[in-house]
Amino acid sequence: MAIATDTGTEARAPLNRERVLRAAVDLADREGIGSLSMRKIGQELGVEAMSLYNHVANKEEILDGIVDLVVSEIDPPLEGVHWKVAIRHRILAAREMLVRHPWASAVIVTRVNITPTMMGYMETTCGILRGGGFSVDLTHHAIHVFGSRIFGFVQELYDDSEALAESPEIARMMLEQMSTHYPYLTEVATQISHDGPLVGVGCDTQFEFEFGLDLILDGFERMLAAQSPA
Amino acid sequence: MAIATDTGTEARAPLNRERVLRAAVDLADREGIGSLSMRKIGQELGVEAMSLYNHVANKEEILDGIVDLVVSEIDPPLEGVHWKVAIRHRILAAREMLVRHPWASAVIVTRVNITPTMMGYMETTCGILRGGGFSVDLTHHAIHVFGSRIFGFVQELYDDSEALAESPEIARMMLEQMSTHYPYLTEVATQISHDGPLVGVGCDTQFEFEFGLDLILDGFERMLAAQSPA
DNA sequence: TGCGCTGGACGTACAATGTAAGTGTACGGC
DNA sequence: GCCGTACACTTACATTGTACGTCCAGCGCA
Repeated sequence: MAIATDTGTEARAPLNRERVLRAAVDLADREGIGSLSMRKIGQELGVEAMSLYNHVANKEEILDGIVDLVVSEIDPPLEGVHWKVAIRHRILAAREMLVRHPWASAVIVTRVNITPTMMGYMETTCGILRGGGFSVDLTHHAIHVFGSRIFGFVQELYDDSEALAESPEIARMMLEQMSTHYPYLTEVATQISHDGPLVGVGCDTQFEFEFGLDLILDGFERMLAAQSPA
Repeated sequence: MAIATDTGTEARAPLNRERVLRAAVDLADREGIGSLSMRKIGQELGVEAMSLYNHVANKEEILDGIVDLVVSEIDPPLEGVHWKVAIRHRILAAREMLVRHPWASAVIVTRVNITPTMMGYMETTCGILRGGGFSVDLTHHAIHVFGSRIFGFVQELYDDSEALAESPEIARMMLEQMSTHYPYLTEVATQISHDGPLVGVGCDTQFEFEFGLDLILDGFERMLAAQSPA
């Protein structure tokens, strides 16, 4: 049976992480995230399920990867316009991506590690706000409100507070690295603590929730007053 | 082997839908929604997995059921207070439930059929707004904004437009039944269409999204102006 | 040319999942 | 006593992620 099996026929394109992730996105788009299995992805690529493990560690990494892929599809920000225009454009662009990939929200909310591309998205969003005159605090609140409007939540940047507390020198290195790649994000992340710059301290999610809620309620109150001027 | 197996020992409490759902909620609270399996629920009740199927149709029905259970835990609305106070209380109460049951949001967003209790929650929320002077349209927009703030989305009330279109007499009956149980909700659901009362027509989710977005952006703009009066 | 190492595809196997289908039994009404 | 109904149990199957071992092509090097 092994006579000149494939020689002469076009050799299939070599597998790699990129192709695996693209196949996964295509499959999720076509058949829904529920039927995204290793075997199906393999089938999509003409390969056995186990071959995928030479390029990704496990299924979680595939989910991380496809989130990263689709987030990178979001249109780049507008330059040199008023912050309100830029933010509106940016959020609607994110929404377009989510409509294009209906499974994405569900996967995003299950991620525990925030992906680099998502960090980039948040970074430029922070940049727009700071450039528009937002204080660091207000930028932080805004990120929460926008994030929960778009994705239904805001991921904690760092959940490993105790790990960082155990090795402060590593924490310091990470902080420096982060501040060169994501200066605005770092600024926001380190100033959210009311008593000094800290990393990994987490923020008061209850406060952020109520902040957004009151913003909305005030908005409706004003609309109501405008509509029926007693 | 079958000699007086259980006679004499206390007979275990009879299984029923209620007990199954409660066990499922307890398990999800303790071990997370990921490890909520039919076998584990059975184990929790001292029963085999397949026995559960005498009381629930399948796992989806269990998920529907536990959502219904936890939504019914939400504190009842405040009576006789300003709409803003009532709505604030109501939304924070919903959030408390979601914090108590961290798995709930994830399950809620996957439900396709809205449960009766959730309908009830929305109904009283509509009632508060209408009583506070909100127009039907504004109530509709508000439901979307609040819904997406709390649960991360708003479920379509009816997704079976074509089924209803095929049998208008059934649609009429359902509409009547609904309007007796959920008058405010019916009012909102039937008036959202710009050309006459229709059921199952769905609403313009893009418009609703932008409505909420602009509400938020306007809020921040005002805050910014207040903070730095140029 | 021959040899061995290594990357990567494959095959097998296992545990966990939801659930279809069939079996057994206790009990209440005749 | 008999029988139907309700309900728990048993077995079985397809599907999932993935651990582990095999096998082969291609490459560096003698």
